[in-house]
Amino acid sequence: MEPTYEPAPIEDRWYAVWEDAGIFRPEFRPDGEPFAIVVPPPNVTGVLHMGHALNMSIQDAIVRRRRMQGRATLWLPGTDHAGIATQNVVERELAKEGLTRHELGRERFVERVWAWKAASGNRITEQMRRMGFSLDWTRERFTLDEQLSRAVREVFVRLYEEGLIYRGNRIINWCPRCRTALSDIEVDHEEEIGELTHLRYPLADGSGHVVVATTRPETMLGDTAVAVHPDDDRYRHLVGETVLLPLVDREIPIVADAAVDPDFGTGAVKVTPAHDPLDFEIAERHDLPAIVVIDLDGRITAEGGEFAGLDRFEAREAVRHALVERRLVERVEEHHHSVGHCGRCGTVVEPILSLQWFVSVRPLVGPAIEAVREGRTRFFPRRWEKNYFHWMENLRDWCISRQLWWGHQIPAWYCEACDETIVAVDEPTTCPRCGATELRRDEDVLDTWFSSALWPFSTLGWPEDTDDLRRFYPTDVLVTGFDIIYFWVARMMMMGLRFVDDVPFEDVVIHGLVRDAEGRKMSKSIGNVVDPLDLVERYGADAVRLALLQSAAPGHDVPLNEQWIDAARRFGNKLWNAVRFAVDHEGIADVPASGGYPEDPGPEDAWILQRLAEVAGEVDRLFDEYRFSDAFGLLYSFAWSEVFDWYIELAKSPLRDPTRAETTRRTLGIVLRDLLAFLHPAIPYVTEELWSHLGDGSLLAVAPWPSPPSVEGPGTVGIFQELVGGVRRFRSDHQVPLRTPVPLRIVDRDGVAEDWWDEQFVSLVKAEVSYGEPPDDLEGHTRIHAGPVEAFIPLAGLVDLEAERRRIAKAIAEAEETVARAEKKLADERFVAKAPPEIVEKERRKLAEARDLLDRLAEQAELLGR
RNA sequence: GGGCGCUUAGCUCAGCGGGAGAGCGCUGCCUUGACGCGGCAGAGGUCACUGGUUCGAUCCCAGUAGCGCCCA
Repeated sequence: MEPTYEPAPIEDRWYAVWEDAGIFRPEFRPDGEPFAIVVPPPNVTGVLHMGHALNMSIQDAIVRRRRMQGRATLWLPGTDHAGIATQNVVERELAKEGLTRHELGRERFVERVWAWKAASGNRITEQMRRMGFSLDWTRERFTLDEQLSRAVREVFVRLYEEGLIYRGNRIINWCPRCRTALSDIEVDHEEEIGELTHLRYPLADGSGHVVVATTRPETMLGDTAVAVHPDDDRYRHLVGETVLLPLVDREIPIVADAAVDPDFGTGAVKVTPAHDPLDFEIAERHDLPAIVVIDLDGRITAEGGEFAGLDRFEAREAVRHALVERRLVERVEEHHHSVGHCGRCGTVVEPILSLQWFVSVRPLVGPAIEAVREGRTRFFPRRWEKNYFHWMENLRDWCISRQLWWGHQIPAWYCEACDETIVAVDEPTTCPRCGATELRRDEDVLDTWFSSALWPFSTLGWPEDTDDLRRFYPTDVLVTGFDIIYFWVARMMMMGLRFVDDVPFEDVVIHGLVRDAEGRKMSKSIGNVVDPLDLVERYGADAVRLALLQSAAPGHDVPLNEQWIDAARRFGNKLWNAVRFAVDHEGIADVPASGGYPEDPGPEDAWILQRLAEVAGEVDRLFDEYRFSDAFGLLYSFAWSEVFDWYIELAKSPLRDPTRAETTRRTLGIVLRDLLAFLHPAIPYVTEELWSHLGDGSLLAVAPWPSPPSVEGPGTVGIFQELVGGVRRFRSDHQVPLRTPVPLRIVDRDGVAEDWWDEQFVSLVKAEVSYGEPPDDLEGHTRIHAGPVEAFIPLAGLVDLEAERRRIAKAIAEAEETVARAEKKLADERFVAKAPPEIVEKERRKLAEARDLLDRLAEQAELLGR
């Protein structure tokens, strides 16, 4: 083995080996209990970003452990057609050729998108392989696959027949640039500084005017009323009167409606039913007309009279200017408000009255809330349930039609003869009402999230009753970011419960966002986007994965610090060298894939085996709670601080002794083997490579998950380690190099010292041990305290006396502080009376030990002369 | 405006009702036979602030300040 670890050649080798062996398929374990995760499908247009890397590293850690535990494990990959995003990408390509999709026509445009997908749509899946993700590629799905499209049509038709999908004229969010409707959650609200313009609307009878305040003066062209709160005394006398709408000279009523906030602006609001959701509701209650004055391009319609054809922002200025000229603007004040922007392109969204398809979500919400309340689906961390409930309880109907060409075309046809609407899974040929054959299909496609909502069962073959569906639904876990709980998780819950009659997943693991080192969101505009594949090039996929998993505390954002990745890579190097020591220097090989724990281990071996079993139990507990950062953090420190720093060093002396070497070799091999197995879910490549050097030729990826037996090790390792630390501190404080042996007199009145100590003192710190009474010339020694044991090192010829005095003074200060604190506590009657007895006892013991230590230190300081 | 979080070492962050932890950084020493991508030792913290509960609060509760996110 090479003395340093190089990730690249290792990571190039193993993925194909695993895939060829078929271990990513659940069929690899025909008798195993099923375990399934469906991947949150990334956009087919996308490239792998840090968010995917984190999300999928977590899933792979879960899946690989389950696979090692013998489960028939399915991790199902796939991609999403991503309506607007993909269409935009291909439109941009066309623009380079000077073409628009309209020039190309729908059919050729869609062909063009498929061609684009064939050419570059597998880029992201290649990147997933590079990361080492153990997905079953034989089951890869795409939301526009024929089978998944059928599922979409089936769901649409069923919901329509049940009256849960309807077509209606409602206010929707419209993006004039993308020229499509957006659902509420596709709109980003940003705080902006705008202007609140106070307008005078003259009363029709000429007796005065009403002042209304608005942030959007241009919409006044479409006003059909003025509204005030029914209890507002300032306006009570005006209700029922009319005003003459300036510029358009329309007489409109003043109505009373409780939705008006009397404290906002003047307490009188203009009502523009076609361009504001709240106004639309007011209009419905008062039977007011809705006049569309802004068209789908964001321009003023013919209804806008002299302003027709102006862009909505130009119109804002023009309208205000015209009103100023007529002395109808009372004042303009600065105003902070939030403005909706298209989540995809950033254009200011225009609320417009429009004929669209909607899902009536109310009847779907109840079961989805129940399922979480009853714990049939659980969130990790639990607190995200609150957000889920809150959103579910305040849900409005979901606008699902999109004016795009790329996506699932709505399975609705209109009869040209009698205007009948026909909704069907398969294309109808005649109108069932009048028999006409002239049918026109609805041009719109469905919101991409509509198909994503079906993902956990459409990918398993629904609406067919397939083996996969029966075997793997409900899936076990969903792993996703908190940012799409609403977009996706909630909708999958609703659809799964409605159509498969069970929750889509049992556990939902929520993780945070990957941010940059300063904690900022990664964004193209800041230019702080980190490409995970670039990091993989430089540090290896294993290091990226381990760093992400270690940083990802449940539900918290992950600041990406390259130092963590570097630390993870160095951990790989350390692990590499530990195995190299075992394999190359000690000739350890053919370690069995499981079992083989030594029956009669020596003290050092028994100690590490005990720790291994303790750590294994803890790691399993943490894994079951999806606490990966804690699980891998524990493994990291166990590996480095206990196995590498202590056990391997302790193993060196028995390894040199032929009578004990065999047991220790065996222990070392098995401890490393189990460590590789525990780490494999995080760092699959390097562990598989090292396993191939250490093991019996099997694949680690399907080796049994270890469950080491509990072992009782020696109880004095802690005392021994303290004594070793004392000697090292002595050497460090007094600059005594390791080549100079140091005599160590151990005073062990309680008889706790064990036989194995002596040679280990020599081996670890070149200390030659003798046992007995304290030396006569205490002033000539440094004293080490370790629980009930003391040890002495002669200063003669070795030591700087001044440094020794400083050391003792510091130790005295610490001991005095301990004594003072413990005395204070024990002097408090309430403490002694109320605290649990074991805590009080612990405090007494602490005080006694500290007093004893203080006496001895004082004595030594006395002898040294302060 | 409503809701949810966060504030702990120089930096980025874990953690927790009974003497504060990690990674990186910093200081000193070490060609110890797996590893200098290493080893050993060390410095560094009124756990945001103010009250409350408790024998005991960094941890629980309330409030304040600052920061972030979601929703309207």
